[in-house]
Amino acid sequence: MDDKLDAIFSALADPTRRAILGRLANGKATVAELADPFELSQPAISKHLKVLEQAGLIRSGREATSRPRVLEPAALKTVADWIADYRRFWDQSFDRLDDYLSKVQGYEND
Amino acid sequence: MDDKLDAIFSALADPTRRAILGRLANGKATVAELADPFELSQPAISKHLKVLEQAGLIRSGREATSRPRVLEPAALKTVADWIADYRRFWDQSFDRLDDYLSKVQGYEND
DNA sequence: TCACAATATATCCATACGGCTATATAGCTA
DNA sequence: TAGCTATATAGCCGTATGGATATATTGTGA
Repeated sequence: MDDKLDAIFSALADPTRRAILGRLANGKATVAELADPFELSQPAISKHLKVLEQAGLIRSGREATSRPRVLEPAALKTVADWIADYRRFWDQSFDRLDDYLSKVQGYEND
Repeated sequence: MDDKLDAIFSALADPTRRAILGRLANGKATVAELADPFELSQPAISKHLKVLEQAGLIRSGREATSRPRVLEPAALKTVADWIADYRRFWDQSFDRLDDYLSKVQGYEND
């Protein structure tokens, strides 16, 4: 799990890779589409995609000759879960919210 | 802001540094205290602390001869805010929650 | 099946990173 | 002020990272 976080955080440490995730938030995209906004070579983008994929942040598909990428939200959730332990440090209303939600009928926690 | 995220995520990519943050979640600690759990040299720990501080994740104090560190939650909040944009991808109840909270009287958002 | 389009891999290069040891600095305390 | 304690900085080393160019691979369509 710690290894997973290592890979995820270090994948997220690069602005190009975060931008790629941002693009994928709008839906799947081919390598060419993902590369388009950047002044980087195609191999450089493929490298970034590999890093993202190995961190579990994206997945590759196959469609004719292209290999579209899609977001893999589980890895981001791993980060969110990790950071949740610190939420109390900045969000004063968090405890109140938590108390509140626990009383709400029909609210589904996961 | 992107630069900030670069520094924060890359600081968080190291398990030693995340463990240090974990320790600081229990309150301020001296360098020696922070170094204790690890089989690393003192300079190595100081280096990690510098990385964390430059990312804004911790702050240094001064107490007699020691320089205790404390957590600086704002940087973690920066991450939480960034990741919040992706929350809808894994948390099905998020939209409902959001709707719900917007209707709650007296609930204070920040 | 041949040529092209989309993408991946190999290799090389410069810089960054994480560890170490040795040494410097700063503040107490005797 | 001398020496101790706590910590920082310097310099070195091996490995990882992010970029480039050149080349390989794979599927499609003529």
